[in-house]
Amino acid sequence: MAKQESSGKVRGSRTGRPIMALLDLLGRRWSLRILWELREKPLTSRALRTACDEASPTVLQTRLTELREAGFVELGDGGGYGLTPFGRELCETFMPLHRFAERWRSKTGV
Amino acid sequence: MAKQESSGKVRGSRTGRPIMALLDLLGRRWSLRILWELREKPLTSRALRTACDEASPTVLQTRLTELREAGFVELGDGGGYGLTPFGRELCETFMPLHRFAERWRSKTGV
DNA sequence: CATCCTGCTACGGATAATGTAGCGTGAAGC
DNA sequence: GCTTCACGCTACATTATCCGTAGCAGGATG
Repeated sequence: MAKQESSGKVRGSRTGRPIMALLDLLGRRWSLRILWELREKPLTSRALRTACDEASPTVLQTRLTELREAGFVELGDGGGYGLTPFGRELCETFMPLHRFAERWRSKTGV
Repeated sequence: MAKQESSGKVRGSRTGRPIMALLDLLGRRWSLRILWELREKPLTSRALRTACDEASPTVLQTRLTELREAGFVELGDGGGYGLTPFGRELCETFMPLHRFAERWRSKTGV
């Protein structure tokens, strides 16, 4: 797999519409979840994996690389992944989702 | 997989944490994009496909089914997919993302 | 009946995710 | 020194998912 295209341009980046690039990046498996799990405090790669229901390290590593290249996540010296200021800002944007999800379930019963 | 797991429970729904189910659903390819493209007005399936860079109808159909089951999207009588009130609310949540994406690109140059 | 558009599906090949195992490194414990 | 352990990260075969093309049935229009 070479290295799973981790450094491949985000789909949609060629369109010149950054929102498309962002939606594509976030619309990959575990991307949103990773940001969510890091929302409070940095986690080691293994702690993150545990938090993500033992997702396979292959994808997590790929996503982490992508998110690092995008400038949302960083690997702190001394180990442990954390959000960059930019990543934190992005995460704030998603916060209302939490309450929304609660109301969503109560209405749909998923 | 029978029919592409379209009606399969969302991953994470078993955890009892609706946010996980939501993050998983939205973290599937084209989910976010579909909601985004429908943000203004309803689109026919083909117009939607055009808007989504000619993504394959197979996935779009799968996502649309999932989003319909989730109660975010509906197929209006007379044709054309549109957001439900619930879906519109979800879309509002994502709106700040647009401006964020602009700032994001100007800083990272992706 | 011949188009044209609708929502939707089949099928084969390509790509990405999963699950398990293990690498090299560095910090402790003995 | 040597083991032990956790760290970030990778290999590899299997499975799930996506893509691309083609085409269906149904309805409207001419």
